[in-house]
Amino acid sequence: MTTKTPAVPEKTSARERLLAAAAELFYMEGINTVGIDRVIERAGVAKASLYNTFGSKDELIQAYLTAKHEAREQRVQKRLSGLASAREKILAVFDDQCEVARKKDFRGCAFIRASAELGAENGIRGVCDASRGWLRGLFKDLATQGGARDPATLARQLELLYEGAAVSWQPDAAGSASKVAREAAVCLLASGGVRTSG
Amino acid sequence: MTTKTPAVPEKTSARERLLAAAAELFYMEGINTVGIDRVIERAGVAKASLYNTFGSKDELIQAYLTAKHEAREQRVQKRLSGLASAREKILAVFDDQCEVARKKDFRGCAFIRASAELGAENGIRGVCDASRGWLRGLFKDLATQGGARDPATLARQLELLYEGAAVSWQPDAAGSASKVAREAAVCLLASGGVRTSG
DNA sequence: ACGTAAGTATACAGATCGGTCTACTATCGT
DNA sequence: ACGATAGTAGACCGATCTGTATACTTACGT
Repeated sequence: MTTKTPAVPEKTSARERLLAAAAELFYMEGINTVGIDRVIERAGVAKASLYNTFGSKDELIQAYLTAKHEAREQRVQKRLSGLASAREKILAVFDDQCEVARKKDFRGCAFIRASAELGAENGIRGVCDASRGWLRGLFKDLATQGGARDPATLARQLELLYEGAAVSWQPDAAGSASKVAREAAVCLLASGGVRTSG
Repeated sequence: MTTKTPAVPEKTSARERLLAAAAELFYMEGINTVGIDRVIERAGVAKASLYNTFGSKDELIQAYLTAKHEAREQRVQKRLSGLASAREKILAVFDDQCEVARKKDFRGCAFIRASAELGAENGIRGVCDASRGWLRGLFKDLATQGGARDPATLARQLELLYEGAAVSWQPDAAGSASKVAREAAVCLLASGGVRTSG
């Protein structure tokens, strides 16, 4: 039936297969360098199916990023739900990043890379901004709960650490950047008034 | 003579005009989205001149990034030379970033964006890594001079802040990310054993 | 049983891209 | 005066990219 590497779970809908293939290829090799033909070949799907489902490459990219954002949001929320203190929750965000960065296919933050590849243009930047806004809001809420003296500033500082770690990763020392960021976060939390027992 | 917007100082060599045009266009609009024709039009130069001088688009990109790296290195070194303590010098790196980020044409870190746009591929990533390595070495030397307990870790933390600020800039609040990073750096320096009088 | 919806396979259009090639021109050092 | 050097102008090539159009096939609900 399929002539070349589908590499994506079969017998699901064309939409899901396309999203899975797009996630793999766009993230690993870049959005601009991967053409439509590569995506449909990987998905094992006809070109017409792509354009019937998404309408354009831009919308496929947008759907891919949105899915990635929602997946991260749910994953992090789930992790935080088991923790008691705001301080633990903040540090757990860095733990989550560390785990993700340890996987062998890690290539840095998908949103930062997508933002860099695209001009100001379309709604794709909107998805990236939304992702960043969610992270900042999460940090701010937790900083407030933890009793920080200046939650907004502390949240911004934590965000800088998080994004710095997402950007300055190294293929060899996987996850080490996140650990360094976590250490720095501990320091900033102490200095910002978020105590251990918070 | 020239038919369209040269927008680059005339009567300099074709090489310089090409580098200036490449710097503007590649940085503002992205490397992949700007074609050769746009560059030579902006430079007011013939296409053959580009290929006689640089040989390929890749080498032009490499030359553009190398020039940008050297410019930053010299600018920072000059700024640091007037300062006495290691602590002041470290903070001055963030001050420099803040000044750069305040300029209206700021679009984030050119090296991070270039890295994101390109695959693993060519020597271009090498320039980006060199730029990051230089920054890390600078922080490490200064941390050592300042008497930090763990200079390597402190340097990595500072690097995360720096790159985080370079990535999470916002068009409106220009330079604010660098200020936040500077504040966080002050905290990390104090906690790392680099004292005010150092 | 049959029509509808979803999907397949493939050829093709139009644009753009990086890069080559030819032919011409201006400037400058000796 | 003249040859070397550096540059200009623009046609052109092959590859590739997004997107469209055509014609066929399967699966399923009623």
